[in-house]
Amino acid sequence: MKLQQLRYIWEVAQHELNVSATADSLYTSQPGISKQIRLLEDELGMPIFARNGKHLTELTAAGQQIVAIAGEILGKVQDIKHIAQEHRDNKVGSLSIATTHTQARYALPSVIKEFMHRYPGIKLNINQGTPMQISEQASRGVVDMCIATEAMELFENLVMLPCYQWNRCVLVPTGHPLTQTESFTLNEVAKYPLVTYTFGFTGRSQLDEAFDKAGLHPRLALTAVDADVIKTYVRLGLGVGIVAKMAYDPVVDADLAPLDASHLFGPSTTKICLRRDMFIRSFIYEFIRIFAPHLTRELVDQAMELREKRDLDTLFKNIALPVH
Amino acid sequence: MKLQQLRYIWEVAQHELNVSATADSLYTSQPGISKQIRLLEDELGMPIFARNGKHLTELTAAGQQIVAIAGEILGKVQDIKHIAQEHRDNKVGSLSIATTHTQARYALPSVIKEFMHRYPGIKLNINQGTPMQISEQASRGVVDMCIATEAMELFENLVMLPCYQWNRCVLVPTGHPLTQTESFTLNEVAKYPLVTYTFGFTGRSQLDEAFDKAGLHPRLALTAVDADVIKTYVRLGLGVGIVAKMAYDPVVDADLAPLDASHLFGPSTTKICLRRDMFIRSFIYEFIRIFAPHLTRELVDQAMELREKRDLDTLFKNIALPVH
DNA sequence: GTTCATTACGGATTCCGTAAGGATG
DNA sequence: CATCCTTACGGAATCCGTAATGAAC
Repeated sequence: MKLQQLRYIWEVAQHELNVSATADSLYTSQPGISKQIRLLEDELGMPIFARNGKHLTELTAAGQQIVAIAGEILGKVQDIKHIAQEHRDNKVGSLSIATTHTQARYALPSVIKEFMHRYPGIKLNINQGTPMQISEQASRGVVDMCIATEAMELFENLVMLPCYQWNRCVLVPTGHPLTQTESFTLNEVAKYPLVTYTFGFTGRSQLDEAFDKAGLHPRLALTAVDADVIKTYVRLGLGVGIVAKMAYDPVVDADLAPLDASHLFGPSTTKICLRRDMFIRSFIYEFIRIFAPHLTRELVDQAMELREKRDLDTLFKNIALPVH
Repeated sequence: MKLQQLRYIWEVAQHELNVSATADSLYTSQPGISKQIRLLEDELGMPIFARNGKHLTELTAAGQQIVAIAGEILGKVQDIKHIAQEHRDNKVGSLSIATTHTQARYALPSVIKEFMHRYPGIKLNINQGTPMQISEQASRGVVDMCIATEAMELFENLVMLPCYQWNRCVLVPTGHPLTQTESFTLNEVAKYPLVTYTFGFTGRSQLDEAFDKAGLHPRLALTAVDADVIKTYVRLGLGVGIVAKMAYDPVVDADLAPLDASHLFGPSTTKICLRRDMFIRSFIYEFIRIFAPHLTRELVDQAMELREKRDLDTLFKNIALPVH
């Protein structure tokens, strides 16, 4: 058994069992991968992939377990390389972050700027995607961490570190009736068609929950994955927008009125997720610290030790999160 | 990086950094190992071993972490092989057990007999050693499991499965004064020199605890690692013996009187320990089941998921253990 | 002087690319 | 017919053993 063979079966499994595509992505030849996979199967004395003629159709039952373990092994190989790199020079390396539009656009820029200034030797890499996509990337080890509000709890091998809480604002054109009332209610908001996040994005679940609990079923005029699109359609008068507060920019969005909606919807918590058991390089601790000052190295280490969601909740229960 | 290189650094670390001895144990050449280690260090760009001239003196700080991870990787490689073997034929394979004299001599024979009968295709391997040694072997993955009463809690990566409880008896030559009293006390026992287990063996800690709690400091005439030696010296009149009940054989030991001592010392619990995260082949579940019928596959799986000692205690709290 | 790791070197094996072959949809 | 995996084959790199070298205790 060789590490490359494990890498090949893992990569093929990640490429929908398409060996040719895998070969392209690894910049190697397709027969080379085929051969190594066959050799591994011969050594193990059983097929990892089920074949229909010459096409790989699916993973065998045992193959699924084997590929999963191969993934863990490859992760640990990365850990070894990271440990070595850290030891050689803890200011050189790379950091891959997967995150959502909202974080990338509004929360991360200042953090990235500060980080790049402090660690000019670290190659930064930011992947944008849906909460599901980025969680999966973090879970699979494609990236070092993901930052988001939703979907990460679905992946058991991710440790969630709460970073900050944020609230929403209702966004309307200036002069809109809602701007007249001192303090509006959920009922009043629900009278208008809404323009807000797509299901599964940027704390949308909190929103649905609030309306459901109030027995309201507002009309959704449009849902989008990012606040910029939402603002555009609010300007067109399609409806009232509900976005994260931080998405409102007083300068650019001067033609819109942000009405605080903290009293209508529960706060959402943005979290950094790391793969459990990953080796955390010093600059990653630093990045986390810049993004969320309360997440000290010690606290992160403690959180990484915990397996259960409830233990994590206990750990962070008494730690005040910044509110944005 | 290659699996062999990881195997080599791990094995060298297990052989007190002696490359020659490692080469012998792996049936390969010493320069081959040296070379591969050097290549790995070159690739990582840092030394794993600290050298004094040409002697390996110790692991570097990063080297310790790397060797630890290498061990985990090698364990997972084994898991893959076991999964494949299980899939090919779940009645063929090997089972290595490390255990103490007491278990090997008195508790295991009937279990082994039954197991061999049911699984003639499994190569059995039993290592005898001190509780410390066998726990370490299980922890390092040298054996599949260890069975003992003491020391395993020191290894964080072992999951302890309680198998049965046992009590002690006081062993005296027939006609000894202690045989006259209906129900003797700890005080009376402590008047005689004791012949019992060496510290760290076969529930010796329970024994010390009971005497300590009673403020007694009996004289230890002799301590031994196994009951056979203890019996021999009891026969010589060196003192009264305290051994596990199951070590008394009515036929062979007819010249000795076993006095039940359950009321003097708390019961001890014998446990099977498995490395956390190891792949458990079906015949291992079966072996466990034969040894401890209450340990169903489901229960073992549940226990393997738990990280904390307290969670394990909770899991087994309501399960009645056989008492021997 | 013995033990032990490194260097040197040669033969066998393995790896990986290109090219050709055959199955699937 | 386009896609995709397997087989065939040859050159390059790697692995691993023996023998020689040199440092440490």
